[in-house]
Amino acid sequence: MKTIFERHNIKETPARNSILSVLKEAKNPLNYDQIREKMDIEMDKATFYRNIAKFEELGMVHKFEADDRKWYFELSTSVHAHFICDTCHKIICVDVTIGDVEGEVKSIVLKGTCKGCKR
Amino acid sequence: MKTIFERHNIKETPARNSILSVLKEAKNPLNYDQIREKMDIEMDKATFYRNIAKFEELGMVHKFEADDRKWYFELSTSVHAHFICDTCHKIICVDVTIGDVEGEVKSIVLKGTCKGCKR
DNA sequence: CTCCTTGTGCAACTAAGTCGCATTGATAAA
DNA sequence: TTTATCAATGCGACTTAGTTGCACAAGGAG
Ligand SMILES: [Mn+2]
Ligand SMILES: [Mn+2]
Ligand SMILES: [Zn+2]
Ligand SMILES: [Zn+2]
Repeated sequence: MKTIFERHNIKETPARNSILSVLKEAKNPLNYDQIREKMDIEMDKATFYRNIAKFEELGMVHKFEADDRKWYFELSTSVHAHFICDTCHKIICVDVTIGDVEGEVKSIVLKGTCKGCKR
Repeated sequence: MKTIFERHNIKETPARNSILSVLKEAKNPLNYDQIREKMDIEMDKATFYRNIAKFEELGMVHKFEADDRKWYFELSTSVHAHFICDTCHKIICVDVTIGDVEGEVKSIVLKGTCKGCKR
């Protein structure tokens, strides 16, 4: 059984292990600060972003921008949507069915008011 | 027949007229630089952003962030989706039907590869 | 051990958007 | 007409997520 690093032909390092284990635990996409808080080691932000960029390039991680000018990261899974609440700013993974679109959809972001903030 | 300014109780100014007329002509959402290029007058970017913020607050304009760390603006219309191509970076307004979601959806952004870039 | 590639830390940088403040412009009392 | 008031604008400084250049550290391959 190959490790995720062997499968993608990149070196296993403490920084990479730490980032990936946070993403593995995560229930929703997280931004840099949120990931940093959860990591068991410290690393420079340049290291973080360079590793995340590599993960993305290898298809291991998917990222998108919310309306707060921050990148949100999650492990790549099947295409699903993210609902971002304008009020509480929570980001929730949701399953939606989407009608036909001209092109191949890889990411879906919905914005609005979540159920909790609505009432 | 009230003007759009009278309807929203704000003053009509050259800056506001210029921004709105560009948005009226636009077929797709535009960012600050794209709007500036099309405007018939020049204005400071602070003026632009303050006016756009006012328009948004009044519900006249809708904005969202693409994956390029820029805001895209369009006149408010019925809720519809925007498809952003990863390759050519074009932004296209599209009609999609979306399955049920927990909350009130106000904006939909799809990302992927457009038909033109796919082949 | 030496060579070479890859990963990391640090500090400087980038750039879209924001903010404080002085000035201008318009409208409304006085 | 003058004066007070408030909104709109320009300008420059600022903010901040993310990027980049560079020197140094790790770690294999030979
Ligand atoms: Mn998700
Ligand atoms: Mn549109
Ligand atoms: Zn909410
Ligand atoms: Zn395209």
